[in-house]
Amino acid sequence: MSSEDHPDRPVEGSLGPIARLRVDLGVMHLDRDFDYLVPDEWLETAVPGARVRVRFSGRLRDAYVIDRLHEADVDSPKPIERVIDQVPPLSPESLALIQDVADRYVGTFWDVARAAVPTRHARAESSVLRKVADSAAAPAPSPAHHPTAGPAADPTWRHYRWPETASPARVVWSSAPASDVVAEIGCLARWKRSEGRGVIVVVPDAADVARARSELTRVIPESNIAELSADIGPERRYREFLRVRTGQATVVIGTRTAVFAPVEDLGAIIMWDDGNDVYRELHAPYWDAREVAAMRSHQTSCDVFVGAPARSVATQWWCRSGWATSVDPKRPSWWNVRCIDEHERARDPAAESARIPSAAWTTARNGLRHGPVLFLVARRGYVPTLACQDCRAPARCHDDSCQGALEMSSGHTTARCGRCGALNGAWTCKECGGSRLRAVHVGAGRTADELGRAFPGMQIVWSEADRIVRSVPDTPSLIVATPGAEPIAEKGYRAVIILDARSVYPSLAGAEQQVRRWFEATRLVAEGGEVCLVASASSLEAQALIRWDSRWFAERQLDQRASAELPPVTRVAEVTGPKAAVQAIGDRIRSDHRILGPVPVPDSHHVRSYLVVPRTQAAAFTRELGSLMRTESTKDSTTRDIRVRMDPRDM
DNA sequence: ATTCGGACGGCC
DNA sequence: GCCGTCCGAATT
Repeated sequence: MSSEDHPDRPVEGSLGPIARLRVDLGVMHLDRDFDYLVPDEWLETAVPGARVRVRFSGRLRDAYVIDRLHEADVDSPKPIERVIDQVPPLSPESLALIQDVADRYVGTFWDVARAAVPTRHARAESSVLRKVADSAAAPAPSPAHHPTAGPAADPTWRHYRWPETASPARVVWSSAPASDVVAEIGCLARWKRSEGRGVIVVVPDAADVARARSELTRVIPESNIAELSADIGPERRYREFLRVRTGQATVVIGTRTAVFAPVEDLGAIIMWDDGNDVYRELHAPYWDAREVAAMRSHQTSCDVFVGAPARSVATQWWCRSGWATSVDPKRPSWWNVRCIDEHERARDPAAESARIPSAAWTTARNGLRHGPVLFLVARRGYVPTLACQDCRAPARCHDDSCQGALEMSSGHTTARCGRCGALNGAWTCKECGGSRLRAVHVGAGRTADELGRAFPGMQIVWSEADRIVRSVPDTPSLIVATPGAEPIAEKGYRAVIILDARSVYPSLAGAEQQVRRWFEATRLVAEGGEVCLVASASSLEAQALIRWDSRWFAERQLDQRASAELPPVTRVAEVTGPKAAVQAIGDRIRSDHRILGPVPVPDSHHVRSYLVVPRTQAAAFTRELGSLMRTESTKDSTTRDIRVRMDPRDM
């Protein structure tokens, strides 16, 4: 922003002696500006974005400087105690983005800022400042930028149809089978860097960060790359953050919170696998990194590229509303999905197990002649769910104070409680007195056992949540994995077999999630590899996979959401709290909305309602909800103990 | 008369 | 959130 010539400013370019602050007070109704006096000592450093210590109602608190003014809105403002950092953690752009996100998700500035700025680390700060000083003394020649042709012309994207894109580019792509996603990300990042712009790459987890990082280092070697993820430790994390903030790093690779990275001259945000739930922040106000990326693009006109194994309903909405452009994969000629439905399984004489039909064994055997074969199973563990053989009631722990669900571990013949770990040797059913157990679900572990018995001597890999195997070599082996835990096969899987396809997720996003998992696993197939789905070919989900057309599926889902007036076509506020308070919120909102619920929340005295708002009213609604939450209403207890989540992914 | 406690509301 | 104040009820 350029300095404007205001006649009332005494000295050109000077900042007034008043700092307008947001103080970290942890309560919604105090999330507003407070003016403090800046003592002469801090006039140069207490700039907007700086973090300061102030006395607030007698106690020392942290605060961010939002603005500097010449006049305070109170008579005698208290002075700031001191400025905390050498480098103001927030850029003017961050300040605006954080405020937008806080408003959009009905939260406080500080709750969002806490996620956007890693924990301060003094040693990290001095180390970065030393480097800044060194490079100022001997400035490195800034690399000459030769803009490369866009991705549309790059062979990396030969398996896609790239339409014309506007500027800024808002693009969503769904991956082609056997495509090299890391190369695709690298291509986009290199293109933006070739224009001299900053880039943020956001991926779901640390393993993805490591993979993408080495690719970025390879394809754009002249750039300084910063890594922003929780598991690099506090010191390194803050150092990387400050490298970005001081302009030392121009490319950021990281997880969820990296979407806030204060990159200078940001040209693009690239996000992979937006349908992954890890993009939803766990703490209030539960912002969604995909939406933050869109907001940031709105604010600064940077490009947004969102890729996924399967098109999400949310990004398809972006396309349908005209905000984003869809980049679609071409279905390769070798793509072929074999579906084995119920009836075929029932009269399958060669079936070695009810769950794995003979056609699936054949697919596996063929694949194993050339390399690794992946089995996708829905559940982890060995036998994660047990029930009474006689009455089918779920098997519960014999300890009455526990009542946890029983499971069977690998190599054991005795059921164990999944909650307290107690062995349930002589189990009896509390419903009918029966003593025999039956397996309700078969987990990845037992599937691995079964496959091991069927293929003696074959290497078996078992990968699930707590024991993820990152990658497997290009040798014949059987890999059993749960969704999200699939190892990357060096040259792709020769066959991918999806079991347990009937397991239904009874939430709004259940079907979408199912398709995402199928595409995520089968994407890892090698060119020419076989895919086998143990399910009827007639469902929309199966049709999407057969045609490798997740966009089509997302369109159908979007039609349903539109006719049911559900998100993302509408906006929703999930309101949880004491019944009277939740009801009062619904009653007091004047913007056009309808209420689903309230329904009681299990194991609490609270209820939950969903307030559904037409898109056109969303801004007014959110503002209204925000001011309701902000008004101190201890008198009628309207907003006490109320929690608001905007646009939850799981309704 | 004195002490205790819960409800407000201000905090710059 | 925290603290100071105000008012009413309970305690001496």
